[in-house]
Amino acid sequence: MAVMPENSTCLELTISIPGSSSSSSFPSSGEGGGYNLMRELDINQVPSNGNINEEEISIEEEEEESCNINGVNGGRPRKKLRLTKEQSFLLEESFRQNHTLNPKQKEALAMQLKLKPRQVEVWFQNRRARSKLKQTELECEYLKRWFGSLTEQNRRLKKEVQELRAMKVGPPTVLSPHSCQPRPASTLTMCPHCERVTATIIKDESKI
DNA sequence: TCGGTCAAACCGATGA
DNA sequence: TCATCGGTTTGACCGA
Repeated sequence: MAVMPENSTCLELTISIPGSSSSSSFPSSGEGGGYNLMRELDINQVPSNGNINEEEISIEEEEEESCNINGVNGGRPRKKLRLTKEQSFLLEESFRQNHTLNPKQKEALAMQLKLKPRQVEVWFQNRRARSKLKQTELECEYLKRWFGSLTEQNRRLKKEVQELRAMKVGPPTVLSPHSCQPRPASTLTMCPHCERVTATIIKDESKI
């Protein structure tokens, strides 16, 4: 799986890389950078050492359970779990290695994170979506810039064509040494397909 | 307080 | 049938 650097300013045309993503790395869990991390800390962390202790986990698990019981299926509004810094980090690390999980990996990761496999699955799902969105935004940005440069190039070429056409309308004339009649110094021809103008200099009238 | 943002969770469609 | 995806909903949070 190709990985594009987050701050890549590359303007190569090879922008369509299916499955590739800007794998953002921890601690910026996603697009928010430190902002998200701060939020995670605010929400989930006891203001001590920042590590997950057993109490927190058990509370989480309890809430999780109640969440599943009270969720949409239960008729009451679902309660939203906020992942801890640690959990986000491990998920990001795992995502960096692989954007999809097989059932065994999912199970293992869920166990490691003390989450439900379903939650890990959902997280990966959302993470893939965010990756894709970011990639699409990058491509969009690139296409905009490309469009801009093509527009500029088009403008220049049109101007050039205009100038060349003007030259053709009123070409400089020279007198023929034989007939003393005026004749064009050069002959301009335009390709009907690409509108490119080519000039043929007449050197010797006798050869015409 | 309110509007905006982010991300977890859900839902229905789809392909293997 | 199951995994995945795109789209949507919902809740937590932040800043004006």
